[in-house]
Amino acid sequence: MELDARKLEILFAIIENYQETGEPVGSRTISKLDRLNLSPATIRNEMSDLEEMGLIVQPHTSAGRIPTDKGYRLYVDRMLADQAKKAEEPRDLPALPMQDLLTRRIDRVEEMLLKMAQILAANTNYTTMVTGPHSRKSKLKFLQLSPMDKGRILAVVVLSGDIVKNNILTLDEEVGSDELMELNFILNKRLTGLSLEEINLSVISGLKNEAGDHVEVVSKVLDAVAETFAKEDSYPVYTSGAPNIFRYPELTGGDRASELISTLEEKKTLGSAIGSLTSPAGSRQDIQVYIGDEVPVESMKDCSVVTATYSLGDGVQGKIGIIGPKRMNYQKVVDTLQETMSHLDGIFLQTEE
Amino acid sequence: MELDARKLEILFAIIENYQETGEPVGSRTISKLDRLNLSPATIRNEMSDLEEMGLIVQPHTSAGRIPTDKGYRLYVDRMLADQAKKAEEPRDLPALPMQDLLTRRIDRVEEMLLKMAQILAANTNYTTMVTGPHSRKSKLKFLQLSPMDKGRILAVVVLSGDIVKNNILTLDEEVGSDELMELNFILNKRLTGLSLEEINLSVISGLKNEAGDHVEVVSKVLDAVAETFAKEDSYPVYTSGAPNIFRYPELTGGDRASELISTLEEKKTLGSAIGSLTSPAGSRQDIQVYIGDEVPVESMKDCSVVTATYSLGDGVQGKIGIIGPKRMNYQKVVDTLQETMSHLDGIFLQTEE
DNA sequence: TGTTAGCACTCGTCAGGTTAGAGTGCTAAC
DNA sequence: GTTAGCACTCTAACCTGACGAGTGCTAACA
Repeated sequence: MELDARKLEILFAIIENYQETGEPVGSRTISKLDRLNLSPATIRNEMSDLEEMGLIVQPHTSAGRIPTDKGYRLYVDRMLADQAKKAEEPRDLPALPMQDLLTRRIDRVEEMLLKMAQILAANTNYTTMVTGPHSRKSKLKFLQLSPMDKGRILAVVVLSGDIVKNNILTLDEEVGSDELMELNFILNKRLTGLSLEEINLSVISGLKNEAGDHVEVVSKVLDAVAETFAKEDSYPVYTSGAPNIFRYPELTGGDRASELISTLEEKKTLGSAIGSLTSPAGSRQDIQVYIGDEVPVESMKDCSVVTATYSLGDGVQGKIGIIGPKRMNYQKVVDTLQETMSHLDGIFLQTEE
Repeated sequence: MELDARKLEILFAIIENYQETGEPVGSRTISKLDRLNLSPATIRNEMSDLEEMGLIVQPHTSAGRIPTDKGYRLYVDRMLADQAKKAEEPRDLPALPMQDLLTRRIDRVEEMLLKMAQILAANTNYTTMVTGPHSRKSKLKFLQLSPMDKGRILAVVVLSGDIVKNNILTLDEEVGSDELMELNFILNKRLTGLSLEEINLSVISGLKNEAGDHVEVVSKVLDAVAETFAKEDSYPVYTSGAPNIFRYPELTGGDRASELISTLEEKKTLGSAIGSLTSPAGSRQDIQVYIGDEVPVESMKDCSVVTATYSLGDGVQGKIGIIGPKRMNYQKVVDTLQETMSHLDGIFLQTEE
C-alpha cells in the first residue's frame, strides 16, 4: 500500500488532534477540517488503510483511532526533516524566561542547570531531567589546600569546565601553614593540566619523593582528586516538574505514576540511562527523540523522551531530557530545547570572553 | 463522660488495627482480642461513647470506626509519656543500616544527610525530608582566594559548621598572584570569626582602605560572603521516599498525590514551613508530632509529620521530618528517629575528637 | 448494674441489565 | 473515486437488587 500525501495529512491531523484532546479521533472530527474537504466516509476508508499500515489503531471496535509508536515516529521524523530545511526562518515562540540564567552570579553551573530544568518544566508542562556537566577527558585545573582547624585541611579541587569540589581532609599529623603552602605549590606544579589517566604511578612517586615528610597529606589529597574525577563520572542528575505527569491520565493509571516518580527519584539509574543514550536514528543536530519502547527505561515505556546535548566547551557536556506522554507536543518541545541550547551557548560564550 | 482504662484500651486497639489494615474497625474485630474478653455488643456501647467524646468516627452509618485527629493525639501523647518513663529500657529495634554514614569520607555534610533521608525512607516506608545544617549565629571561618583563569578567581567561603561554598568571580581588572595572596591575607585578618551582623560598614571601609587598588575584588568577595550567609538562611532541603505515599490510598485519592509530590518538589516552601515549626505542645526531647490539621502545610492536612532536630554543635542544626498518613506507626517512627539521633551524635563526636 | 444475645435497620459494594451515543464497516448510488 | 445511508459494535453511564458488614436498641441474664 502506498502512503500518499492525503493519507499523511490525515495521519498528522489525527496525531495533532489526539495531542490536544487525549481522546481517540473519529472520522467526523477529521472531516470537519477545512483543508481536506472530505466526507467522514472517505476519511474512514483512508483510516482503514492507515490502520493496515500500522500507523494508527483503535483502542476498541467502536472507537476513534489513536497513533501507534510507528505513527509517531513517522510524524517526528518528518517534522525534524522539515525543520532542518527551514531552520533559517525566524520562529516566534513565546520567549522563555531565561534571563535569570544570564545573571553573573553563577557560582555553580549546577545551580544554573537546575534552574534551567525548572524553567523548561514550567514552560512545557512536561517533566525534565538534566545531567550535570561531565567530561571523559577533563583535566585538573588546579587545587588549593587551606588550613581549617587543628588536624583538618580543606582541599578544593577544580577540574576543567569549572567543576569545583570541596574535600575536608582529616590528618593524623600536624602540618604548619608554611608547609601547607609549600605542598600546595608542589602539588599544583606536578598535577595541574593532567587528566585522571595521566596521573600515573611515576607522577605519584615523584610527588611523594618531593613531598618529603608529608606523604600522608599527599596521598589523601590524591584520594580526593581521584574521587572528584570519579564523582564527575557518576552523572549528577537534576529533575523538575515531576508532578506534571499527573496532567496526563495515560501516565497515571494503575501503578504507573508511582513507578515513574520512583524512577525520577532514583537519580543514579536515571543518570546512567540517559547518559548511555546515543543517536539511534541519525537525526537533526543534537536533538534526539525516543518514542515509547525506544526509551531505555522500563517505567517510561508509555512515555516519549526528547534529549539534547549541551556543551560547555573543553569537551565538558551533559544531557537535557524532556519526558512526557507519547502524545507530547514534539514540535514545541524540540523548538524549546533548541532555543535553550542557543541560550546556553550565549551564556557560555559570555563567560568565556 | 469519663475515659476509663477500658475505653482507652479499646481506643488504642482500634487505632492499632486501623494502622495495619487501613479499614474501618468493627466491634467484632475488637471483641476477638483476647486481652479484653468482651462481646461485640459491649464493644459497641463503648465505641458509641468514644464517638460521643470525639475520639473516633464512622465514615458512614454502617461502617466500623476510624480514629479522629483527637483520638490520634491522645494516643501519641500517651505513647510519648510512656516512652519518657521507660526510656532506660533497652529496645530491640532492627538496627538501621547506618554504618555507611560512619565512613570517614564525608566530604560534605549534605551528602550524609541525603543518605540518611534515604535510609529513613526505606526503613519506615514513609516520606522523609531533611533540612540542611543551619545556624542563626554562624561565623566566617575563613576564606580563600585562588587564581583561576585570566580575569577570574575562585573564592571559597567557609562558615562555622564546615559549610563550604565556592564562588567563581569574574573581574574587570587583572590581579596578580602575589597581590591575590596579599588580599587573601588582609581579608582573612579582618573578617575571620565575624558573623554577618558584625561585618558592618566600618569593617568594610577599613578593608577597602587597606586593599588599596583592589576595591573591586574586595567588594565582589564581600558580595560572595554575604550570599553564602544568605544561602545558609534559605534552608536547603533533601527529600526521599516520595513514592511511598502511593502505599497509602488515603493519600492518593483525587489530586492529593499530585499536590503532595508538588509540595515535596518545591523544596523552598517546604524548607521554610518545616523551619518555622516550633514545639507546640511540650513534648519529649526534640521529637515533635504533628497530626492532620496541626501540620502547617496545606497539602499535608491528611498527613502526620514527625520531626526531630539534629545538632552538629556550634549552634548549627537542622530538622528531619517524616511524613506519612495519619495512621502512621508513630511508635516505630519515633523510635527510629531517636536511634538516628544517637547515631548522628556518635558521628559528630567522632568527627570532633 | 454491667454484660450479652437477638433483631431490625442502614448503607456501601458488587454483579447484572439497560440505554444512549459515538464510531465503525459495508453497500449501493452518484 | 466519493459519498449517503444503515446496520452493527462497543463503551460509559445509569439503574437495580442482592448481599454483607456493621450498627443501635431492647430485653434478658448474672
